[in-house]
Amino acid sequence: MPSKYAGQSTIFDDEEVLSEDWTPDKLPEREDEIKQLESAFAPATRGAGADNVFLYGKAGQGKTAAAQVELSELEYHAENESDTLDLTTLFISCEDLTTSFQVVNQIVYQLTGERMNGLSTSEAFDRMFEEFNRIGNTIILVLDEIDNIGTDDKILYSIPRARSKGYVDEDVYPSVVGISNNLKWRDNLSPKVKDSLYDESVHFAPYDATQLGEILERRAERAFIDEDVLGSDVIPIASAFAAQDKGSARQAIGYLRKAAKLASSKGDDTVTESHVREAEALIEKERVEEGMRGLTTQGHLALAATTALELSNDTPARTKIIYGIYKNMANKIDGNVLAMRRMRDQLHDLDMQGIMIRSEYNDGSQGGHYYKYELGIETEAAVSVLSNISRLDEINLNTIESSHR
DNA sequence: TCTCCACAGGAAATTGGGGGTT
DNA sequence: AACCCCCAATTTCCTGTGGAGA
Repeated sequence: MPSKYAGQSTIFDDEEVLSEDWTPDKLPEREDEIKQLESAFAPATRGAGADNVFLYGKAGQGKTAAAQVELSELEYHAENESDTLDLTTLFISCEDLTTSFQVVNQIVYQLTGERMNGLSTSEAFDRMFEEFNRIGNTIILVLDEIDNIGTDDKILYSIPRARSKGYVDEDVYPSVVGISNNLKWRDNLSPKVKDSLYDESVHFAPYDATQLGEILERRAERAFIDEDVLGSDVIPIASAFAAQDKGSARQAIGYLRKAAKLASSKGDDTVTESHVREAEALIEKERVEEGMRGLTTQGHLALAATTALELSNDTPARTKIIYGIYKNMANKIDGNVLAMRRMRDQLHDLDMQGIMIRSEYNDGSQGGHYYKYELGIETEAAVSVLSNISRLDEINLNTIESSHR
């Protein structure tokens, strides 16, 4: 008998196509945005510097992919079709970089393979511009997730102004492509950065369900053995779910991948609508559980107090009741005891995250107006998350002790 | 319609930690 | 080390709220 690993998957042809870091080579849904990028890069082909561009929009809207597509287009042009364009492109992911210095360091590292140490910020900048001079000509720097550097935006005005300030030689044309999914951050930039970075700014609006559907179709063609694997409703439902939520391609693809995996693990030959629904529920559950793990200690305590009440069937419970139990628990683990006002916010936050459910009550002149809370997730899920948090070891969720002190 | 309950939640004041400066 | 400054979290203070019951 052949082992269960022997057979080919009856569903996937190339699962990789649905993974997070797969980059498509064309983005028909972003034609307009790519055109704008093209016109920003156009001056470079005429021997001037490329314009500085700022790409913004929510996560999963193809900002990074669009930049990569257009940049490789330009690289191809530089190598094969143009003898005036001498181009160097650098792609920097600022995901773990929180200061301008770290970004500069990363740039120099990518150019030379050397980490700088013991340098002041301004020396590091000098070092970077030296490298620019060495390379010469057109240099396009893509700074992905640039909002990570927060308010330390030196790099964002130094590079666009490098030529006019004389940091680099006459024949060096550095420019920046900034990518951010934090719209607030963009508005808080200092005016001088806005001036230089706003040569061109390209907004990536969330995809609608139709666009998401097209994206999924294209991926599905490659990812699955043949089109019969997918039920006719699968892609419409997956894209509708994603469109209603974040409108992100990442999310839509996530649903599709999860649904296909579910089908695969059940030994089904086709992916159906119900697989997608199940996938959506599972992903949501994982998201909420992840959210529970990531709470602060105070959030965990608020959750623990409510969970204890849930276990003794005392939910939904009033804020005041939960607060009493919370105080007791906080004392037990030697933690801070927050004021009730703050606890209300904590509980409200948990409600917003879907971890709890809040309902409004009003008993008029008897009891007045108040809220009650209960768990919005399965009790076991909360118990299992909480019992894996070492800070909470001293707490027994099965005893209800209220403190009035 | 008026009153009144008991908490909700806004606003202002306070605290306390992290970073930079001398 | 001593100091200040900035920021966010939290506390303190207080007004707002909707409906049951008179």
